[in-house]
Amino acid sequence: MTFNEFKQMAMISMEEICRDIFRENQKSIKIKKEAVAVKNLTNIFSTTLKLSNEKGFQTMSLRDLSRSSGLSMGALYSYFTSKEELLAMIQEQGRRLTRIILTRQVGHITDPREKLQAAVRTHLYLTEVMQEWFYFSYMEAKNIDKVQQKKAIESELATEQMFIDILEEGDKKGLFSVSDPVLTASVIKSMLQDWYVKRWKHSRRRISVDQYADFVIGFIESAVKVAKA
Amino acid sequence: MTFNEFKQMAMISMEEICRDIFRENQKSIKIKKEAVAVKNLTNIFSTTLKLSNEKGFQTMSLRDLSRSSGLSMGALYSYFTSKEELLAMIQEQGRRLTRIILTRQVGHITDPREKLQAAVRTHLYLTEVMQEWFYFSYMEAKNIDKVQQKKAIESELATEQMFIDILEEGDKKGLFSVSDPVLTASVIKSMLQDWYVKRWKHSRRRISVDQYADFVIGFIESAVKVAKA
DNA sequence: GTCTATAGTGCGATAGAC
DNA sequence: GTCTATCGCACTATAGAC
Repeated sequence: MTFNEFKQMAMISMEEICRDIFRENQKSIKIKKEAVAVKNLTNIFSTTLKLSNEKGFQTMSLRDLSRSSGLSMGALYSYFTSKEELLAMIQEQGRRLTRIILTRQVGHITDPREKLQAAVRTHLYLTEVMQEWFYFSYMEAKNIDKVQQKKAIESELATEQMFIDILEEGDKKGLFSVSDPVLTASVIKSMLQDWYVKRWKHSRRRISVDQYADFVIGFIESAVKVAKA
Repeated sequence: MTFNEFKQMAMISMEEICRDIFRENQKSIKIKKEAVAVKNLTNIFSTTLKLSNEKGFQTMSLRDLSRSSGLSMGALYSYFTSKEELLAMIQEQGRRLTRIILTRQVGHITDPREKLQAAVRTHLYLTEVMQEWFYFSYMEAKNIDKVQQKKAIESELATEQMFIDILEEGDKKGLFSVSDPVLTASVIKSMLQDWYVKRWKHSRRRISVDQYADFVIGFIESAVKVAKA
């Protein structure tokens, strides 16, 4: 799957997820017509991500959000009961997209070498498409309540566990040589995070997501001593 | 140099740097007696770092800082002219310590293999000792003004350039095999950053800074194909 | 369903007593 | 050199008109 194909697929999933948010938060959302609600929610989320990525969620006031989204303060409060709840809604749906897409794209692969490559590339594609959400989620992690924080940690460790499993499977089959799968998975994850956290750096250097993916895959394979095909 | 020796040295440098801040910011600082000023500045900085690491600099109010540091609001404003200036002062001095210590510990080494190892270990030791500052600096980078932001970027790229130089030198001498020194340096840096950004993860797994350093050095050396001694 | 107007709170910053 | 008291402002959140 090329990056452009991936992008289309992720966009469709994103729309579905916005609809899910609406349905699951109907107790907080005063608007009853789904078409109106989903349209405005999408607007609110993307504007929040844009503003928060510029100056942080705490620094962004709801007046800023009102001005940029074109919705009044009163209208905004028809979609959430507090600023904190808005943050939680956005975080939750991003986590959900991560889990769905990683499972769909990687879950069925059995060969550890292919699976490692697919996991790295899919993760990078995902964070490229959802760049704003991932950066937001990364930077605002400590501003959420304990319950949400626990979910964020679980989500992070679940992704890391996927890499641990792949590495252990490959080691067992004699395809990789991995002395410490936990630390190896951990540094792999740090390389993947760097793609969206330090995006200014990569974009200044004109590195595409596929270039970065190829490099990271090569780097990891050298380190875990995969024989080149 | 062991971690404990390093720690002592860094602590001494940190005291000197607090004195430097006082001397260079005497226009903003109303207090004239150096002993009093340095003592209170140290208190203000460490309390700010502690609170900001918990909930972010923007979220921390100066009333929080006043309560935790034991200094009144009025007293705080004897040491800086605005909350923003407090942020800038802390950032500046951390950058300075990074530059001084990396140069002192790594600059004189000529063998690329030794130099790579020393650079990785020194960087990890430094971020371990100054964990709160590095996390603060990393998370608050987008909340500072354009001038400070430019300095932060320059500082980051300077550290990365050090790794690029080491890798190119090693490649030239036939000690490493590095196809893309820029991206290689970039992923090395991401692994180093992970140590202080995801500290909760490493500390939960009971990984010491030396264990992490040994692992990262081994991982990089495998990837750039250094023959084991 | 969306708006404007405003209540109520807590902020950064300062003046002036000690 | 440090404190308390307070100013003016911008914020989150809500009530009620349309």
